[in-house]
Amino acid sequence: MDVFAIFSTRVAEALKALYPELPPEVLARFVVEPPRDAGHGDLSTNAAMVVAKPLGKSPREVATAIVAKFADDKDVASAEVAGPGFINFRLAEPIWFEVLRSIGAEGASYGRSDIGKGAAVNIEYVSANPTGPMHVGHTRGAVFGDALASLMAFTGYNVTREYYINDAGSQVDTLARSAFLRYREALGETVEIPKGFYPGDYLIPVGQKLAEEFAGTLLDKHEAEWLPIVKDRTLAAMLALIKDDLAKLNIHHDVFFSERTLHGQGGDVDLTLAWLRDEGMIYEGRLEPPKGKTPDDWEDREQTLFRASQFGDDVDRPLVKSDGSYTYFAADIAYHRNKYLRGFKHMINVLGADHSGYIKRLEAAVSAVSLGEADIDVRICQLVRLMKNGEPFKMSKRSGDLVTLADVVEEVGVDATRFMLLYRRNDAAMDFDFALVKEQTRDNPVFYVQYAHARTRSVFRIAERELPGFDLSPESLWTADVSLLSSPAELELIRMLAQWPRTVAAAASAHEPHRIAFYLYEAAAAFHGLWAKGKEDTSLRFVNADEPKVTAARLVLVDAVRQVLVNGLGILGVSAPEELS
RNA sequence: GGUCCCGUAGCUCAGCGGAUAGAGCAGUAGCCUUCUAAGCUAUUGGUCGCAGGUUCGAUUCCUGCCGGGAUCACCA
Repeated sequence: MDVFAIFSTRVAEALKALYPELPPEVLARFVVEPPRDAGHGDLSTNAAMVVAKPLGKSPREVATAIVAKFADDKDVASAEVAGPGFINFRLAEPIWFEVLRSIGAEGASYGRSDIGKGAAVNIEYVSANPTGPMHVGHTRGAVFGDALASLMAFTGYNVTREYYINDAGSQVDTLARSAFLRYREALGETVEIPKGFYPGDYLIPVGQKLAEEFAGTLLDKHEAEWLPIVKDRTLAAMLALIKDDLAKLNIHHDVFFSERTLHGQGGDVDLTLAWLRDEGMIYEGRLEPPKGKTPDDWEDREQTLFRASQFGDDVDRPLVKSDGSYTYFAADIAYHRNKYLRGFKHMINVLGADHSGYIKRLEAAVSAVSLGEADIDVRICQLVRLMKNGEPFKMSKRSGDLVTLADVVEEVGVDATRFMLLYRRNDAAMDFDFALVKEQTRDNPVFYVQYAHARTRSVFRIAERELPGFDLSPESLWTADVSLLSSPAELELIRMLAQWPRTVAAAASAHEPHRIAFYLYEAAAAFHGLWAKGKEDTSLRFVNADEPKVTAARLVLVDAVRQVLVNGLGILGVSAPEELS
């Protein structure tokens, strides 16, 4: 259960009863939230201030009227008007115990909601070029997209995790030619990898496999014959490589969508452009060179343009290159029309910072192909600077030997990598310090949170040891009389746990998984604090053999903490270890 | 020059239109005979880049500047 949602409803009902003339949009504007200063109470609402102006009344007058409506509410210990017109509620203890019991009842579902109402959402992330192993620069977007997908699924969206394979451009021809050189090498030739080709070692096994499969038969063929064959084999190998890298971070996509399938006679790109033409969204025209920076090879020519500027973009965008082939963007419009026709009215794209200039174009495309029916939210992940002991980490200059995603995971581990990347807003640049991330101290939030979880488990191990015969099964434990929890610190912790559902809901609707990470850190801090109180005063310990009933109640609280940490870490894709070694 | 992102404590960063702007690190002062000190407690530290505007109320929204970063037809 979510006390904030419950009181939001009750306040709304009070307002409706008092002022039936209030329009729904005004009613939708107030919030019930924890006050910034805990001294102000448990819940706080700005309802009176939001509503006062349309009513032509003073905020405090409205607030007083609302407060009166709660006089008989058994869950409210006190309600007062404060400051400019806030209403601060202090809740009666029983409702906190109810919240606590609901955590046990809901278990892994605690915090789940139906905000999404089953709506289909397509989340496209990673979409790295299939020309080699995943680079470290892809890591942030990969982790962000994956956590966001889990978060949306947790709040009732029907999520599809999608990867767009850019396998149609000239770069994959270059890739195939590079692999062909490795094939000749595997057949015994000594080859030089010329400049402009992909020099990485990862193509060596591809060449060897080609040699095994075809022996020398490809050597006699013209490029036009062998290129499609080699390209197929190479792309398949690259995709396997990429899936393997992603699996190291526990990332799995539902759909791998190939750009190539959009091209060709009568393909999606053709169809989409024909459709856009019918709708009058395409014309032949000229573009101005970008202001203040004319490219050296700028050529003023008439080209086929999409009316992106009608949909909020700065300029219209070309769809056909000077050699007659489609631009990347033309295919991307077709791709997003394809998404829309597959039933997605909500799309999220996770892109790197170097694509920030692409956002408006993409929004224009989605708006155009869906005739305004679908929306897209483009989330940009800013650059990650690798550091070691406060110094920028030098990447090798030799191309083909850049720092890979696999290197990072091997160096710092999945959990630390994921948590650290999610412990930042996605749109802020960040430093990623290898030394710090590996450190197991409070400086490192992932260990701090995992340690809290391990401690909840350790309490149960101790209870088993010190209270033999005590039934610790959930069915029995959760029937304990939790009203025996009486210390302020214990109630404080329950209040913290009560905020979990609204935290999840807010994070999901803002598309901001980092809020989950910050919440977990705070919840862990509250738990560590309570733990330490037992150090100073043994009567406050969780396990106390002389007080079995109090112990049972406290174990319920500890188990609730465990549950919330497990649910939260689950969304982030970070493990919740039984103990730290 | 256009567009986008960032600017909050010495450092790294949270902050959902609300009340006296918060954490961690660093600094200072404490806490280990028993639930993991991988931790806890207290404390120092701020013209929220600057200037306007919107309103009952702005760190938050809008505009303009100033810094830092990314990007800028025909690459993908």
